[in-house]
Amino acid sequence: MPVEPIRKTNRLETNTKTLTFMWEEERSTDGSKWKFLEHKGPVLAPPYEPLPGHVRFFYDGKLLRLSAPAEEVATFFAKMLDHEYTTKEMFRKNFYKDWRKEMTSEEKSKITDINKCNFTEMSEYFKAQSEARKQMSKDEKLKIKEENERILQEYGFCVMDNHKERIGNFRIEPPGLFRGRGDHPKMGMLKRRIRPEDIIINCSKDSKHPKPPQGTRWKEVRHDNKVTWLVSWTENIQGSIKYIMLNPSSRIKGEKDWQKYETARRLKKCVERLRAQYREDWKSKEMRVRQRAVALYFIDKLALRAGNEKEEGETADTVGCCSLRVEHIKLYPKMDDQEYVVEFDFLGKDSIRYYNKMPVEKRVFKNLQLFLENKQPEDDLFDRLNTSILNKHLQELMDGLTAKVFRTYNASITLQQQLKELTTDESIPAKILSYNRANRAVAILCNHQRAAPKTFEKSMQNLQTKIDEKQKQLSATRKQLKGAKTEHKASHDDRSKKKAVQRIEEQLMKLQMQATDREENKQIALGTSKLNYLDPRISVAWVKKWDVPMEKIYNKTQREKFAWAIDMAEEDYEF
DNA sequence: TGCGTGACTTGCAAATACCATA
DNA sequence: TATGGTATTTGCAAGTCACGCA
Repeated sequence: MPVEPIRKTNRLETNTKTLTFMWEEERSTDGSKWKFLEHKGPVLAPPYEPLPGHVRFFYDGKLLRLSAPAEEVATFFAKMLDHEYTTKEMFRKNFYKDWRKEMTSEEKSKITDINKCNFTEMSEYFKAQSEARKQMSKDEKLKIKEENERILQEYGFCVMDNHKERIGNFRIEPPGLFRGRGDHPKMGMLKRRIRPEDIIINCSKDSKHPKPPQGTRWKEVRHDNKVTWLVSWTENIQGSIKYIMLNPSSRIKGEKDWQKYETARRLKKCVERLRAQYREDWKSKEMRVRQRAVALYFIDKLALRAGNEKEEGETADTVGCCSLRVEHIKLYPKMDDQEYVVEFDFLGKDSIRYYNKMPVEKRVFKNLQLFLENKQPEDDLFDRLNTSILNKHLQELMDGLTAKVFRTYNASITLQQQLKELTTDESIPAKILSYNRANRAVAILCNHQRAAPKTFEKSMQNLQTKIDEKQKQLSATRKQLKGAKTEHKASHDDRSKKKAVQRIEEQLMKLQMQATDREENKQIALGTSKLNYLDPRISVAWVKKWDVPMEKIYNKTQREKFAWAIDMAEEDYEF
């Protein structure tokens, strides 16, 4: 367990309800995460409501009335009909196979070809429903909102030790069709309905236990304070366990987050030593040491993920550093005016493409050539290495060090450097642009991409229109000001005109900054790094140093998640 | 040492809430 | 006062990493 740092200040948070210094409370050393835990259990998915009689399903052009279970699964497909998913062969095949399991024997004998199924009436019906929902009166909408709020109040909170905490996801996932990312072999399979009998409740013995719905029982009620989850169940697609856990604003998550950044800061202190070490290891006599050293170099330099091995055929084919294959890199002794260039091209987490060309040192290049010798494209690049070996090595180099700490460290240090480099003492919008650019540098490093928004072009146009209008307004107002001067109008009038010009100039600049920011951000996602990789104290310090309102950088949710950092960091904080 | 499993973090896209504008 | 565009929230899939067992 790393030693926790000492808080710098001791100011009271005046605007938060429950969180006063909880990140300072004593922690147990025996691995227990709480002493008392009480909650109301999960909110189950609403039961299936059969379709009204007028909504029909046709098979091979003929009307076919489906049994309720078969109909329910059919509606899952119908609801996705407009999505590209439903056109994919794998999706259709998996769906059809699972759908048949829900059919009566009569249905099974009648329905033999998914391509003869006509779901359009169902699809239209759901579209109409969602349209109707949009058209509801204000009153009706308000009612729904209030009901949701009531459920949130009842099920959305728990008591952990002395705090009332927000729960992250208190609803059980409803049944539906599994949508994997990328080329997932299980896409379209039926995600079955979770019943109370599937659910494990975790709470403290001396708490009021959540009650299962009338006539049902939980699979188990346990009292395990070595874990943080409140509810769990096993999902049927991969057989993995799903959990209900606390919101990021909670003590237990905040503390863990803080600890994560402290580990990264400890890496900062010894990273040069480690770099020297792996450079030395490039020369090692042992192949496994050289592979380890080159992999670590990639992880450090390119912020690659560790790359656990995956079960073939169970998930999409994606890789990280240790699982890179020969086919994922190309070596160029010379490329343009650079020497020893490595080209990376592979699908990473969530099947996001990683493409990069990087000149490396000769020694790395020579090692890579050696690793590639006598191998097929589908062979592992690092055949003497996996994440377990790598992490064991890292653990020996520094307590608590794992591959992902490098990502956290490099992300945070990059933000800090970039902020230092980019921020100038200009207007607030200019500072915000600098901040976003620093954030962007990190997102690019970590390969956090997004699909360009569908409305991107239009949105840029809209902004440009606004800019043009503002420009016109500015020149008009300037003209007026000139006119006023020549006519020797009252100086009072003159001054207010000057002010107006200034104001419009500011507005124009703000718009231009926005446009630049948006353009640069077209395919970059800032959220993930902001939420998971950037030590929030860097941002808090920056905000204080440059007098930028906190809410320009962190929205409400983010301020709640980072309450600990906001309380802790002063303007001189150094990561 | 390898492997399966459990707990927890990270990640993108879709859904929804919110707000400015016609 | 509806509309449409943006910001925020939610949903849940897909990673990482430690641990226990053979």
